Amino acid sequence: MRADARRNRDQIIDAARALFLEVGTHPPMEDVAHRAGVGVGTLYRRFPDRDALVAAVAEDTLTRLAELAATARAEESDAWAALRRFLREAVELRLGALRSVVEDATHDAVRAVPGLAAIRARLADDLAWLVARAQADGALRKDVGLAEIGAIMTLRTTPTSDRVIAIVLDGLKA
Amino acid sequence: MRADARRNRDQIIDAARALFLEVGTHPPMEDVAHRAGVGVGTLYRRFPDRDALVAAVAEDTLTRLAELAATARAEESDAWAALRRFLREAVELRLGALRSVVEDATHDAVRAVPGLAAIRARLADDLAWLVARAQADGALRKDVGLAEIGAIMTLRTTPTSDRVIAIVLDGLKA
Amino acid sequence: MRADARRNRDQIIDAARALFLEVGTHPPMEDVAHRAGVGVGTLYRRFPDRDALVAAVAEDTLTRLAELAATARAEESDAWAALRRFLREAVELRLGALRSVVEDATHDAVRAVPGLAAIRARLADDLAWLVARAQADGALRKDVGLAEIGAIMTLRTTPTSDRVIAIVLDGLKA
Amino acid sequence: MRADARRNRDQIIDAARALFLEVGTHPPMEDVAHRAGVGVGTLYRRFPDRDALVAAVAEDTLTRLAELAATARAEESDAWAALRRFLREAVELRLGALRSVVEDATHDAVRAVPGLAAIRARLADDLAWLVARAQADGALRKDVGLAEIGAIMTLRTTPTSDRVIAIVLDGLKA
DNA sequence: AATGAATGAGACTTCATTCAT
DNA sequence: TATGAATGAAGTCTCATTCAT
Repeated sequence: MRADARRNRDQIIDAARALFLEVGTHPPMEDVAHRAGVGVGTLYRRFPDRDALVAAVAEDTLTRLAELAATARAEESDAWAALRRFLREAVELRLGALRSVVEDATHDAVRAVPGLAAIRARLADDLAWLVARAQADGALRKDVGLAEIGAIMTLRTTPTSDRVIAIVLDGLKA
Repeated sequence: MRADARRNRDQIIDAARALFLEVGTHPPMEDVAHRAGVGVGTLYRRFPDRDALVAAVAEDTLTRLAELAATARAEESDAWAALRRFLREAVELRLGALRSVVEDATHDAVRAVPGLAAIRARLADDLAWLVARAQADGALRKDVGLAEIGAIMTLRTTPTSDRVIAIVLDGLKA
Repeated sequence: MRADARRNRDQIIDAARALFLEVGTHPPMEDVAHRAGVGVGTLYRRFPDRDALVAAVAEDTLTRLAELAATARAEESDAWAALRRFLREAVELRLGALRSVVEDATHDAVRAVPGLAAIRARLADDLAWLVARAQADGALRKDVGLAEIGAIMTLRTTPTSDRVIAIVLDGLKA
Repeated sequence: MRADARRNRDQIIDAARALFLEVGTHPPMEDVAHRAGVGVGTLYRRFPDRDALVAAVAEDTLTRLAELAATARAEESDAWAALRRFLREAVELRLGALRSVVEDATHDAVRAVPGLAAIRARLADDLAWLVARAQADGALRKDVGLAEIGAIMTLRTTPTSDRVIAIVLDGLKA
């Protein structure tokens, strides 16, 4: 892929991510193109239809979340610290919110994208490992599982989201 | 207002509430009408455009939330119990989620609805009173305010939302 | 017909006449009803559909024009004076303009109304008689006929319509 | 503007002009598009709503009228001849009628179009000059002004409109 | 009999997608 | 290849007419 093509693609995904967070996954395609600084034609050359664009944003989002989890697991000495770091970052970067937006009801098409399953699996694996380990360490309460972590990372950012996440993290403590 | 007109109006708001929770504030108006069991014309006679419908749902939602808060305050013996009850119910009935949906970015029109300010004020008053009293009682942590309560009540329901709310309530304890 | 029914009917025709002159023959039926001070139901009880209403206004208009012509012919001593009087009044009362509005292209339905033909014929007879006589008197130029008189009576009223009609009448002189 | 876009625009205005003369300013937009040989989408890309289309036709009409007046003034040796030529052409080309159609009561939007005022002013200037000069020459009666000329140019064309305009021009003579 | 609510067909307008430049 | 114009299907909204109150 030529350098400018790659740049266009990235700009389009950035624009889509921003708009999806603001108004959901159905902004006019022309708005996405304009925000990316390209014409609609270029947008459609990269992504044949809206579902392809949503899928691309979903993949990008899940990849980033998986990287966040992997990095936290690798760099933090204990599992509870890693989990906290992951949740803080996911909420802070709004990646959790974005994930819930792109995976919403209507987008079965998105859920079916081949590559996604693997990424989702990696993310789930890392989080499950962190949860199990943090519980074994006696740091994380026993009555939570992946489902609850998934719900929590999805918290919509607000002006005071770091306050809220602090409360939730306290609630998660054993 | 004629009895049948009133019934239609209620059915329309019920239908809109359900659809807004499922797919956001932009379902085809025809879908709203059909779900309410009326024709589009009736929908438009009652609500001249989509904004008017969103505003009506917003008013209905805030009214119910305000009632929830007032009832909890009146019926519970201590403030912390009342606050917990309010948050559980708001999340359980998805009224908090609905509130965040209808008050989203684009709907300045909604924010401008006359009656809304008063209702919002009543809700805020009751919640502020509960927060202050629960903190004075030593039951609620000191570093939370109305903003955080507002963010928490907005938690999107998930299959495990009662688990999540339990975690959050634990986090809120002093 | 009961007195109040008659009054309703007259009010509706008055309202329709006024609106037709302002915006043509296609104002919302609800606007006509409102201007007449009745509900739509009443309007439809009197006139089964829009065509019936347009036809009624057309009949009313042609009847008045025919009366104008008959009166002018009967009361004025010479034909040229009668013709001038008729044209002045038709333009002044906007009956000519109204006639052109209600008889416009789309309203074949109206043209087909039974009673209308007879009224139209009476009007045409009187005008033809006046034209012929005024020409015989040497008062009216020879190169005009019913068609031109019809076109002239149709002049849209303007703030200065009496000036314009004076010019036209001068132009009509032999 | 691309060549085909310009061509489409012209075709749309031509179609609108024709339809406006036939049925007024409210034909279905789809009819306008079809007559212009384009899809509705193209019509709306060029003119965001009906008012914009009416305004464009108004501008086109006034521009042509202004050109008619300017040309008549420039090419005719005496003012009275120029005025007659202008009025004949305005009525013949139905531009006067079109002007009254597009400037009718409801279209305040049209009246507010920026460029229009200047064009109207040019037209008024030329006509005022012709009127003044023709009166000074003793060719035009003294009791007419711009208002009357404006009303006359607005004569609705009929099968015998040249007869009628001849009558009016005779009436205008000093 | 009068009213105004309900209905749905149709007009208006937007926007996803295709295609000419 | 990038652009933005063209298209028409789908959504929004209006209003002629019918019908319950």
